[in-house]
Amino acid sequence: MSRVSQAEARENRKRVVESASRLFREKGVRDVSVADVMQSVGMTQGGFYKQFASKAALVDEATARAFSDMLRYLAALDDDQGGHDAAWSSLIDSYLAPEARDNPGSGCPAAGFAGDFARDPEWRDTYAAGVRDMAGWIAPGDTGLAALSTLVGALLLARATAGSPLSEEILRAARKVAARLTD
Amino acid sequence: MSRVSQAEARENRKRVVESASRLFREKGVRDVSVADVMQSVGMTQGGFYKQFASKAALVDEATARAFSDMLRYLAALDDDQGGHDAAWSSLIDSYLAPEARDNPGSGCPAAGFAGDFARDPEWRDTYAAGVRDMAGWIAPGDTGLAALSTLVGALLLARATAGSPLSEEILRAARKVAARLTD
DNA sequence: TGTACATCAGTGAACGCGCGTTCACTGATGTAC
DNA sequence: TGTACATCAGTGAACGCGCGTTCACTGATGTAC
Repeated sequence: MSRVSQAEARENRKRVVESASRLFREKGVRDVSVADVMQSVGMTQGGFYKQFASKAALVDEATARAFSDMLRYLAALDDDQGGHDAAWSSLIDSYLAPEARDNPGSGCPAAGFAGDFARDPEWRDTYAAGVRDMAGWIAPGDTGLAALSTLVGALLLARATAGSPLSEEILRAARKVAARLTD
Repeated sequence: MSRVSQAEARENRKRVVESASRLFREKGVRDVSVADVMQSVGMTQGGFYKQFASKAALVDEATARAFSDMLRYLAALDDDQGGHDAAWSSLIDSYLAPEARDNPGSGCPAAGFAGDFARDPEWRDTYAAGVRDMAGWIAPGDTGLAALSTLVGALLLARATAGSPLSEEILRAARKVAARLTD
């Protein structure tokens, strides 16, 4: 296969971003190569640079995409749970569940990218916009920011201690406290 | 220089661990090479394997060392501040200060290694033991674990959004909330 | 509508580079006598 | 205490490997007429 239609190429590009957004959260930006991403959508690495200027550009798009998916999910939660209080309560339970800890690829981008971005200024604008949106969904102002900090911190600590009983203790402790934070 | 005395070698080994504990927190385990660590103590990479089985073994020792330094610092805080409540209050302020955000190398190992360890089970036992100790210092049981989650989450979010006004907002919000958590 | 040709999405091999680790070597240290 | 020799901490070059990126090439797509 060589040239494909413009529509197909656009579709391929989208699949690359979607797959990258999952892979980067799952294994980390540094541990996913351009070849890995392209292979995950059934293509070879060479074509990557026909669609993206660099791996860094893909990271930026994948980050934006992950936050946009997350915010769409949060909006749906408001609808499904019949009100924001119930939606927030439901988020706490699913966000701090062992399943969320064990599946970073489909999980929160604020947590999934925090480790990679804490030392690299390259994608901070995109990341900061997403964090602000997520915190704003939880609650306005300081309350939302502090509550998001607790969720992200607990999830990352639980991931980094997974396998130890401490991991479940952290999730349980944060679930108990998080509900109080927005009172 | 070739062979040095046993005492000197022991001293060199200790300096390697100390420097690694700082460098790994500052730049990340993946972005600090064995050669970087050895160069930071004025030696060449070849000698590394006379003292350590692998880079992974050094990461483990550096992690343990960072937590041990942190716990000694916390114990000193109890003494200096004349009581645990004052020490905890003082920790909140220094932990969530912009200076702490900007100097991960000398900062909290629970935050500094979280990103690197969240996806790698290799050092989880050492990490989990340190996290349990830190949380225990803050307060027993769920309270300490949840409070530590808030501190770590806020610090990582602030680092990953540094340069944006959001970063300072996160630190301020978490400072306000953290004090309430141990009531 | 049909034809001739330019375009360009994707291929697969190659590039330069930095990594963790290995290894032959050096020569001061440590030790047996 | 002095001597002869074995040890081994540290050196510096080399190894195999995977990375991000480049590039000549392919051939179906898109377009000018």
